[in-house]
Amino acid sequence: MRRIIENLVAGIIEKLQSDALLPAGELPEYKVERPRDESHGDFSTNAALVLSRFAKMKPRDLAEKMLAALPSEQKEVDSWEVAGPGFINFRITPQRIRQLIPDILEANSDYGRSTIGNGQRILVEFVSANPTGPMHVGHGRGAVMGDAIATILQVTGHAVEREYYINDAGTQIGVLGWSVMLRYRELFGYEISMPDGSYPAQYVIDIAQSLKDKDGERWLEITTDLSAAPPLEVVNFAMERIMGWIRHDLEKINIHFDNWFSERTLHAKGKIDETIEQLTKKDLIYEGVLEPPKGKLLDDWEARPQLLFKATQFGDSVDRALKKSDNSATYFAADIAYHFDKAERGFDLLIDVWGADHGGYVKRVQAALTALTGKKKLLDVELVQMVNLVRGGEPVKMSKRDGTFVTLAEVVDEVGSDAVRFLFLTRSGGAALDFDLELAVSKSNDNPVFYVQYAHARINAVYRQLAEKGLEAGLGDGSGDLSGLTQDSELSLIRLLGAYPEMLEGAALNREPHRVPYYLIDLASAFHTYYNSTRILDDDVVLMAARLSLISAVRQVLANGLGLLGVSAPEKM
RNA sequence: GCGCUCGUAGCUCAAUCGGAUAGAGCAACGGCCUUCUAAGCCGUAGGUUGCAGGUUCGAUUCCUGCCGAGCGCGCCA
Repeated sequence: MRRIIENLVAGIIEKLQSDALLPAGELPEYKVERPRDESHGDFSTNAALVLSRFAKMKPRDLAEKMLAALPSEQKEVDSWEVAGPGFINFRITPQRIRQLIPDILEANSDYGRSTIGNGQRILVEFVSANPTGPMHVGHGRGAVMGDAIATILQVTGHAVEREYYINDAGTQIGVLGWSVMLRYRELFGYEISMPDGSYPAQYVIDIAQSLKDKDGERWLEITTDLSAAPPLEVVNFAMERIMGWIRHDLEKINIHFDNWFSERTLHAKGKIDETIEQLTKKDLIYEGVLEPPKGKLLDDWEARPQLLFKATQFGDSVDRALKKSDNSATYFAADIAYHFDKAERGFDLLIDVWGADHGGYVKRVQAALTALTGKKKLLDVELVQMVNLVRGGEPVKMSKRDGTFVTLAEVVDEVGSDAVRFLFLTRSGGAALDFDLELAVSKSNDNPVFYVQYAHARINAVYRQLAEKGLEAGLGDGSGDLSGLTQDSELSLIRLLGAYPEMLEGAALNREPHRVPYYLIDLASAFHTYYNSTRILDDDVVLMAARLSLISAVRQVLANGLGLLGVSAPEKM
């Protein structure tokens, strides 16, 4: 719908250019947007404000000239005027606005889709929780966020793949293996002590128990020398168990990945050495000694020569280590190799969704990727702030160490997938989130999930009522005469429906899924207002059909928006 | 000390890549159910957008400096 006005304004500017009122060639960008205030029309442009300098005119004068260049015969635009400091406001004809209803009903579940992505190939990597324990709520937020970003990009015409990076190599995995081994011994009555940094929680005992059930005493003879690597078979057993939980938990909140990428395959294929070699060829690797970190006390710090990547050449604050003292690869080295692998798979853009605690890590990965590919903005990292779990205002303690943490699965069991998904998304990712378990199940206006779903259910209730009255079910398919929709509440409701595709474009462009739930809350609110003020099942059949068409379109957009968030749109509540 | 993310109504949060008079919900107060779902609607009240400068037609938004919060800061992931 915005296109109508965009084309109009573009036409005007072209005309002014040919009339030499504006200089030819490239001009600065102006905008056509929906004003916040409906009294400012359906669309507004700041073109005169932006271009006034080039026309050597005052903004308002230029705006007048622009309107003079507008053919007075307009089919879809009702009125236009100069307002404020030099905005031009346009109003779309009611007929054109009403036309949105059949448009939406015809497009059906495709309404809102666009092709602005031009098929751009994007890989969205998210969750990637370590297979050392069940997912907690923080992972859940990242999961829902990543999934929503992916979906929004899909419906705006991008070719998206979802990927989970499994950190199945490295020291943490070894620690997990030993944690299980110790608990396993304990099950046979041996005295054990869990060393610092191990995983003592109940789930480790559960895994140990299944290991015992499966293999009996088979692993008892294995040394408990913690400095050695734990048996690979035990490690794999534990890890597969945990990954099973993770997949199951993701399933519960309706998240599905296209790819599960194993870190081990990087090691196995020599990808890490290969990547270091690439960097060496570009003369970006050297042996050096780093300064001790400032402001953080490291009691075991000692100056030591390391294999370093020249990250400072690409905007990072210090050069970064690629090898540990035992000459094995750092996590960073593996991560570079992983991201390089993504790049080699031919994606136009890589999006990573990380927890905010990894924020300090962004620059170095981007630096390495730029070094390897020559592309500057290949990797976009979206940081998701932490989740504070709250129950009735009281914080719920979470710690992976003492085993009292609350898992995502527990929360989903308690409040349901819809509430988790919607509430995790109804906040910009940059802001920390207090997730209140009581509020999530409360049936109040404070809980937007129910509010939006209720609007959808209410519309269905009207249709059920229609059937009970024995009236034709086909009423409200948008085909009838809609000219009876003249109330302000009706026209602004339709306008809001018309804004849906634009909202989605904005959400995609800025990677801000939270715009979707906020929009849906607005739409639900506008509908509830309308519903309370106006009777749908009017005695006038033509008018009733028109109103049914309207709310049917509202229902469609609510369903589309909720669907995109992975939240159900119930017919009855 | 440095970096990142933030700071908006009493509380939880919005504000369209710089737009016009900064908006919702909750909490407070007052109204609306013999009619399609009251899990709803309407109204009242609530603000120096942390502070101070700067950029310009215009700043919650961009820049600089302070204040405050969270996260991070060799060989963990």
